[in-house]
Amino acid sequence: MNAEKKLTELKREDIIEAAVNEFKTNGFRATSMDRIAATARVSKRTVYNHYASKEILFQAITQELCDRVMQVSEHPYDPEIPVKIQLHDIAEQEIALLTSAEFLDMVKMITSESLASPELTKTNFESFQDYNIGMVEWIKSASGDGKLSVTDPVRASKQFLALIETFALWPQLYGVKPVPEKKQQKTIIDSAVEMFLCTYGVSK
Amino acid sequence: MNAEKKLTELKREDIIEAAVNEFKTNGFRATSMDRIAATARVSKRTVYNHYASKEILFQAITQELCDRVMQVSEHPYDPEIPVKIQLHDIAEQEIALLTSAEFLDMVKMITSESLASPELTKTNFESFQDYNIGMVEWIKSASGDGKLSVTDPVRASKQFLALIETFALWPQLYGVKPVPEKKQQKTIIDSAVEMFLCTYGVSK
DNA sequence: AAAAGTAAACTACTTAGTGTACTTTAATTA
DNA sequence: TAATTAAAGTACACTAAGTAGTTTACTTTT
Repeated sequence: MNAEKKLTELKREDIIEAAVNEFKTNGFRATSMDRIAATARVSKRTVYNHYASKEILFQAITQELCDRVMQVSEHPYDPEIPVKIQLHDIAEQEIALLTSAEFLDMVKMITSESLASPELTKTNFESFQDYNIGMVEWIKSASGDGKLSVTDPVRASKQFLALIETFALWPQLYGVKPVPEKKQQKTIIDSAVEMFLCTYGVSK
Repeated sequence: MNAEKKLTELKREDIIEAAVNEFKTNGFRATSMDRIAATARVSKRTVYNHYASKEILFQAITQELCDRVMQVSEHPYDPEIPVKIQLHDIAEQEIALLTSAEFLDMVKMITSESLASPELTKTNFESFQDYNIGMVEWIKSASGDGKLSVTDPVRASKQFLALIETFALWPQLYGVKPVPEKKQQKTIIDSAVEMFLCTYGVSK
């Protein structure tokens, strides 16, 4: 009977869910396979039947989370809308991602493991490296449209994101500060946009 | 005979040196006390005679490294020198710190542990949080002198540092990119100074 | 003589991963 | 539809390895 889902699929989902939670809260090393099995309410043997080793499970989990989180980063340029407005929109999208619990959990998880054993998370960083491509393209378009004066779009994009991350990602990663409120987010965005346009904006 | 140093001091130094190296390369969890003892060519009991537990040893090591690295961050304001030149100097000092092997090793060590168990490294972050105070003071002085127009010196300081860190700290922490060459460092500094003065500089 | 160091065995515990005998689930055949 | 078969799950004992920290009997340094 295939009325709902096959048992084996349900089990796999339980395992992933449990592993995500455990890895998220305790990291790779501090999480045992026994614990994941117990949390998933599944026998340990079943975990190993789905994932041959702890490393393979971890990589499946991080890849899953990366895919889940890294989707939207397209920023199509619209010549009809002032660049300032568009920049605000981009910043809002970025800050929404950075401050989401899933994103932060994923960054923590991958960070704490990657520093100890870089090869375990190498593929994840390919995703990370590319996550500002959307903005780079937007900057190129705006420059081509004569609304910005940017010689190095990749650098400009990183600078803009850095002005946001320094308030809305790194302090939270280290647990030093809580995720900023909406009001604080607006201030962060405003000052980043101001600084960016002051440097790269074309005065009319 | 106190001709050189007392034996017990020499042993302690051997232990610290070995522990620094082991923690640096393998992190807290992956380093065993047996290994530290072996590396220091000292019996394990001697390690425990100096440091009652692995945690205490780790904290002693991180504190030691913090103190060793976090010393210079004073940036006295000089009204005789153009702010642009002074900013360059500040940026050079900062980038020299960020790109030093000791600093990067320490950040890696503390980061990878703090994400798994924040309480272990809590005290270290007090040092980290304060490391831009020197620049905040400089900005206040320059503003008071009418050479800058800054309403929030703490934010401005973080922005300036973010423009450097995004190229000379975070990519290196994640092993994505090597430490930038001197020439690249100059570019990073120039663009950070340009962006900062464009936003906060007072046109004469 | 007292303080510190040493080697090595030892405790008590955790963990990744395997093997086995048995039960449940789902699909195929009769 | 009912019986059969194979795939998947389970419980649990087990291996092999590692580790923090202790104890002990002995040696070296001050």
